[in-house]
Formats: sequence, structure tokens, C-alpha cells
Amino acid sequence: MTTNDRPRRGPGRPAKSEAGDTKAALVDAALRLFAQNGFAGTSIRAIAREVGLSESALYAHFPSKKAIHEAAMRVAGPLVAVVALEETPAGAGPAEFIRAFTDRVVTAWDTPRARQAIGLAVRDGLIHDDGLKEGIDGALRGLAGVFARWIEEGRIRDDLGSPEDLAYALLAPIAHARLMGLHGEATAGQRGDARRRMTAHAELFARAVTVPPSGGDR
Amino acid sequence: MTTNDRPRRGPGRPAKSEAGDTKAALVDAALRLFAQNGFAGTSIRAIAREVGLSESALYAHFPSKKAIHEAAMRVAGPLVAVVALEETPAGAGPAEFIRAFTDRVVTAWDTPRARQAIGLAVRDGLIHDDGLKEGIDGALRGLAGVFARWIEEGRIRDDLGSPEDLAYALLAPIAHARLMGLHGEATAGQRGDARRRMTAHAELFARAVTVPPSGGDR
DNA sequence: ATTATCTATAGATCTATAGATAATGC
DNA sequence: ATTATCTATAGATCTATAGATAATGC
Repeated sequence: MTTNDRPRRGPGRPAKSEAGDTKAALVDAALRLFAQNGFAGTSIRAIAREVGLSESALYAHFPSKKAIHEAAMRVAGPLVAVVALEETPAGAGPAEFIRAFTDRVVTAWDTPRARQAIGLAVRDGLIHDDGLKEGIDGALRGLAGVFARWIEEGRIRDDLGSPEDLAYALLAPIAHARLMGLHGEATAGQRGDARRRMTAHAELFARAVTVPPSGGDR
Repeated sequence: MTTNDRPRRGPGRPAKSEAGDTKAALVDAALRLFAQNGFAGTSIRAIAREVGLSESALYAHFPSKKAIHEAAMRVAGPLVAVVALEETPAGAGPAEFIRAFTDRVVTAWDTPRARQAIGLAVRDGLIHDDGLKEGIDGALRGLAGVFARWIEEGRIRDDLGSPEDLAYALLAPIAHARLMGLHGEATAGQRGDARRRMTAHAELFARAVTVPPSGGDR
């Protein structure tokens, strides 16, 4: 179970040589355990032991259990992919953009940190948190803005639904695959499945929204 | 907080008049609390108190905390919507079928029981459970079968992706909306948003997959 | 003196059990 | 006698604090 099993220290300040970044190690262990077992299911004892410390050493770094949970959430970082949207060059055509955007999201979400972060969010009800909801809505609006321009320019179909609905049709399946397959406890196989599902959906979506070559039945 | 506040009983067997179905009331309270706070975040004390009992009265009905959690999961019932698929008449056209199927799923998922069930699944990691994954895959396969037939018959587009990918493109956004908006703590407004999102997506999907009227640009 | 650890412990809370008590149904 | 409740309590575990100890950096 214990990923990080440094030897238990003796009393007193540790020698310079063996004095690692304890605080960072604690946050790391906390992130992992909270994501796995939730807030109530994780004791500060378990966190301290994972790093090879006594419980009270933890209290020298964080004033309370809540504080270390908050620290873990901070390093987990933002859960949504607004950044990926801003970073994707919109110059290319719709299909290329959709592919590039999805690739960025998939890469960002398949890091160990991001996988633990989503576990944390799911376990402790943050998935029903207003902050997360606003983040998602922001990402949807950003994507909808891009789609709205393309609809105006006649580069994607205007008869399917609102730009917002289109954005949802692209993003939701990707987000769903993340929840099901890019979490902290996912095996390499599950992660591969999730990534394939994401890119496959992006391709399907790109084909569905781009204006079909007009004329000629069959 | 307490939804069910019957008066606390005295010692001894309660009179027939005030002897409700305690076991059912316990499971009900347990489902609500486990969904809200997770397994570790819910004490048997809290469950008993919610029903107006002492902790030990609970142990007369269930041998352990785990047992009452399992009972709660059983009444929560299956999480996925294979039933909805079987119940939807496939005789109608693709668009009608997609609409009818989605309506059934939405209705099934917006019951208080189903909303608590999804909270339970999310909170205690069942979302990453193999059983649930198999249920989802089963629903996807069933839907994919319907789509495969329609593709053969030329009633929906064959150039978007595999029947499985199509099934995912329809189901995942609906499942995602459920997670975000049809859970135990969702307000009426959030639930309405989620339902609208589901039906809007079904409409978009139906338009995207049906074969476009051929011929004539613009 | 400060920092980072330890041991020991207080006080709360948690699961579970033992034994008492009172209504029910035979 | 059985059933459904209670009170009391054991024993484990949890968060948090107090005070000791030893290395560091001035």
C-alpha cells in the first residue's frame, strides 16, 4: 500500500542530508489518500504514516485536517480545460481545431495529478460544487464562441443546434470518459480505453458538424 | 436537517399503533445520508437518530454498518438504463426512437430514489466499480445494436463512426448531465437544466445522425 | 533561538455488544 | 416466548495539544 516508505525518523530535527521537502510529501500523500478514500475516509494518521511521520509532526505543517485537504485541492489545480481552449490555435479548420483541442484536453487530463484531482472532486462532492459548475460552463461558453463564428462563416452546420449545444455535444462525452477512466485508480488499460474513446468521439463529432459535401445523393 | 423526525420511543416494544416499518425507514435514511456524506462520513448513530432510534436498535435490524450500506445499495436499484432501451418501441423512425428513449431515461433518472442512487455511487467510488462499468457497456451495446440495424437499412448516416461510437455520442452527454444535475442535492432549477440539456442533446443527435435530404446545395 | 521531529495523552466519537424492559401474539 | 426497543459500556480510533528532544543557523 505505502508508496512512499521513507524510514521513520528519530526524535528531533532531522539531519540536513535526510531532510526532504516534508510539507510537499504530506500534500502529495494527502492528495492520493483523499482521492482514494474521501475526506472522512482518510485519517491524518494515515497521511502522516504514509510519509513516515507521527501525526503531531503533521500538525507542525498544517493547523488542521481541513487545512491539509485544502492544500491538496490547491495543488490539484483547476479541473477544467479552459486553458486547453485558449492554447489551441483557432486558425485551422474546424476539424483540425476539434482534433487539436481534444488532444490537448486528453493530455492535460491524463497526468497523475489531474487523475487524482478528479478523484478528489468526485469523492468529496466537489463535482456538485458551484465552482466546478462555473468552470465547466465557462469552458462550454468559450467553445460555443468558436462554434458560433464557424456557423456564421458557414464552415460548420447551422441546423443541428445552438453553439452551446454543440459545445456540450463535444465536451460532455470527453468529460464523461475522464470520470470513468482517467481517475487515480484507473489501470493503464482503462486509461487507454478512455483516451481512445475521447479521440474517437472528437472524430465523430468533427464529421457530424462539418458541412457535408453538397449535392448528389449517394 | 432531519427529514424524518418521529418522536423518540420509550424502552420496550412500541405499541402496534406507532410501530411503522422501521427497517424500511432505516434503509431510507441510510440511503439519503450515505449519498450525501459517503460511507465513512456517515455514522450509524446519525442514521439511527434520523429515524428516532438508538444505535443499538439499528443493530437489531442490521448486523453491521456494511450491511445497512449494502441494503441501501440494493434498494437504490440498477443505475443504468438498459430497461429504458428494452421498453422503447423500435418500430418508429430513428428520430422518434431517440426522442422516446431519452424521455424514458430522463424520467427514470429524475426520481428521488435514482437521484440518491447516483449520489451513493459517486460518493463511494462505485462509479469506478466494475459492475457499473459493465452495466454501462451493456447499455451501449444494446443501443449500438439498434444503430447498426439502421445503418444497414440506410436510415442513419454510416460515415460518422461505428455503431458503438454513435451510442456513446448519444448516451454519454445524457449520463454526464445526470451526474451534474440529477443527484440527491440538486435543486429544482438544476434538475430542470439537466433535463433540458438531455432532451436538447437528443434532438441535436437525432438531427446529426439522420441521413440529410440528399441533393442540391443551398 | 528556531525548526522539525518525537512520545504521551486528553477528549470526542465511532462500531458493536450485553443486558434490561415492555408490547405482541400464541 | 418473541420482538423491538432502551441504557450502559467496552474498546478502538480519531483530531488535536503539550512538552521533550535534537539538529540547524546565527
